[in-house]
Amino acid sequence: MFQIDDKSNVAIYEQIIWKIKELRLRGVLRPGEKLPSVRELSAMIIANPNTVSKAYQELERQGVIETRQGKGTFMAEAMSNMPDPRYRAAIKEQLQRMVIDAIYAGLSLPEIQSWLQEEFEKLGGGKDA
Amino acid sequence: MFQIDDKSNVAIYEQIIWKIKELRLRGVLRPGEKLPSVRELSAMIIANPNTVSKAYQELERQGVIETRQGKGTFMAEAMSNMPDPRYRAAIKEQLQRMVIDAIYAGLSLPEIQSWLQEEFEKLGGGKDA
Amino acid sequence: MFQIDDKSNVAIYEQIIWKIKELRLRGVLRPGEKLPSVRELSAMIIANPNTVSKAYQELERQGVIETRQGKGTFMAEAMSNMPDPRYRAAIKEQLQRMVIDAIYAGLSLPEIQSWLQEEFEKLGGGKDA
Amino acid sequence: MFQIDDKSNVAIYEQIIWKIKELRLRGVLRPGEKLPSVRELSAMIIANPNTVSKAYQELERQGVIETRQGKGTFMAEAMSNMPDPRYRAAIKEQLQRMVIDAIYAGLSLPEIQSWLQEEFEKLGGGKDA
DNA sequence: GTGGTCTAGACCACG
DNA sequence: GTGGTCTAGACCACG
Repeated sequence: MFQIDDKSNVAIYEQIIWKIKELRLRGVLRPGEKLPSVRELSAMIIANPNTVSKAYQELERQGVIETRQGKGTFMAEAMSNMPDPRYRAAIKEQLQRMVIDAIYAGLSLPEIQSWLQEEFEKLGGGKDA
Repeated sequence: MFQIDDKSNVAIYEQIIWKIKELRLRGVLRPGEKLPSVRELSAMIIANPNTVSKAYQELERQGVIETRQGKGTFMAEAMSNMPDPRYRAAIKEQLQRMVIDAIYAGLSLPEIQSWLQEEFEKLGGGKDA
Repeated sequence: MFQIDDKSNVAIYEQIIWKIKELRLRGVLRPGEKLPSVRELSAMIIANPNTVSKAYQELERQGVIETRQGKGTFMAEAMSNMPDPRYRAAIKEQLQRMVIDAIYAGLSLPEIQSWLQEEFEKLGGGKDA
Repeated sequence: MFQIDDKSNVAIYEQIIWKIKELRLRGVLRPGEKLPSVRELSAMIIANPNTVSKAYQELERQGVIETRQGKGTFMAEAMSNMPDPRYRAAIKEQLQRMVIDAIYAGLSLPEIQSWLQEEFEKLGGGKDA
C-alpha cells in the first residue's frame, strides 16, 4: 500500500502527505476510514515516528484527516477543497517549473497533456471516488 | 528582468536556475549571449555572490550556460535536451504531485489543461525561440 | 584512512572526491556503508564543513554516494558506471596530457605501462572489490 | 595547427603549454625552429597576449623554448628531460587520478593500455622525432 | 544529530 | 574584471 523513497529529495513527511492524498483520491482510502496510528505507520514504512507525526499534523491542518481523542486518526468525511487564491498561485508556479523542466527534457506538449489526463483520470478527477 | 522571491520555499539558487531557463525559453536570453557576472547579478537581486555562483555552477553542469575563463558566463549555443529516462521519471512525479495538489485545490482538468497550454506557448514549446 | 594535501594544486574538495572513489575501489569503503558526517570528516581532515559538503554533493551527483534525509550519507549500493561518451573523451585528454608530461620527464612506455597495471590492480580494476 | 578550447576547464595557458610540447614531440615543431611571437600567437588563437606570455614563460622555465633578445622565441635545441623525482611523483598522481576516473567510466585495462600505447607512438615516445 | 542554504568576506588564478 | 576555492559561521528543515 505504501511506498516511501528513502533517497528521494522530497522529504519523507511530504511523501507521506502526497501518498495519503493520492490514496484518498484513488478511492483506496475512503471517508471516515481509520488510518494506521503514528507508531504503526512509522513501523510499516521504517520511518521516524516524528516524521509520520509531522505529516499527520499537516494533513489535519489541511482538513484531509481528523484526530479523535483516544480513538485514533481517520480520513475526513468530506473532501475539503481549499479555494484559497494563494494556493492556486502556488500550484500555477509548480506547473510553470514543471513545464520549464519538461521542455528542457525534450518533452512535447501532447506528451505532457496525455500524462496530465492520465493522472487526472487515475485520481478520479476529484469526483470523490 | 529578474524577480526573486525572498519568502518563497524554493531556494534562491533554484529560483535563479528556473528563471534563467525561462528567459532562455522565452527568447529574452539568446544563445551565446553574455550573462551578468556573478557579482553583477548578486547585486541586482540582492543576494550573496556565492548563491549566484551555485546557480551558475548547476546551470553549467546542465549545459544551459558556459563559463569561459576570465571572460565571463554565456548562454550555451545549443539548447541541450537531456533524454535521460531518470529525468523524465522525475518530471512525471513532479506532475503527479501537482495534479494531487490541484484536485485538492478544486481545480478541474480543463483549467489545468488551459494553464499548461498557456505556459507551453509562452515558453515557445522548445521551438528555440 | 584519509590524507589530504594542503599544498597540492588539486583543490581539497577534488582530493576528497578522488579519495572516496579510491577507497571504494580498493574495497575499504563498501556499498551501503555509512560515511562520516560532513562535520566529522571536516574535523578529521581539518577542513571547512562547506568544503566537505561540496565534495559530497558532487559525489552524489555522480551516483557514488547517497544522502538520506537526517540519517547521513552512505556509499551507493551499486557502482554506477557512466558510459557517457563526453566523459570518455575527457579521460582520453587526461591521458594525453599525462603522456606528454611523462615523456618530458624521461619516462619510458614500459615504465608507465607497469605503473598503469599496478594502479589498476590496486583498485581492483572495477571488479567491485 | 593550433586548437584551443575556450570552454575547457583546463586553463588556456596550460593548453598552450601542452600543445607546444605535443607539437614538439610529434616533430611538427623542430629544435631551433622559430615560434610565432606572443602577439602573433595570441591573434591566431584569439587569446589575451598575457595568456600566451604566461605560457611562454613557463615553457622557458622548463627548458622547452628559448627567448633570444630582439630575435624572438625558438624551440630549444635539445629536449631537456627533467628527472626530478618530485616531478615523477606528480605524474604518478596524475595517472592514479586518471585510472580512478577510467574505472568509474567503465573502461577496462586493455582499453587504456591501447590508448596509452597509441598516444606514446603518436608522440614518438621521446625518440626525439 | 544530519545535511541544505545562505551570508560575509578573503585570496587566488586566469585573462 | 572574472569566476573558483575556501573559511567561518548562522539558521533551518528533517528525522
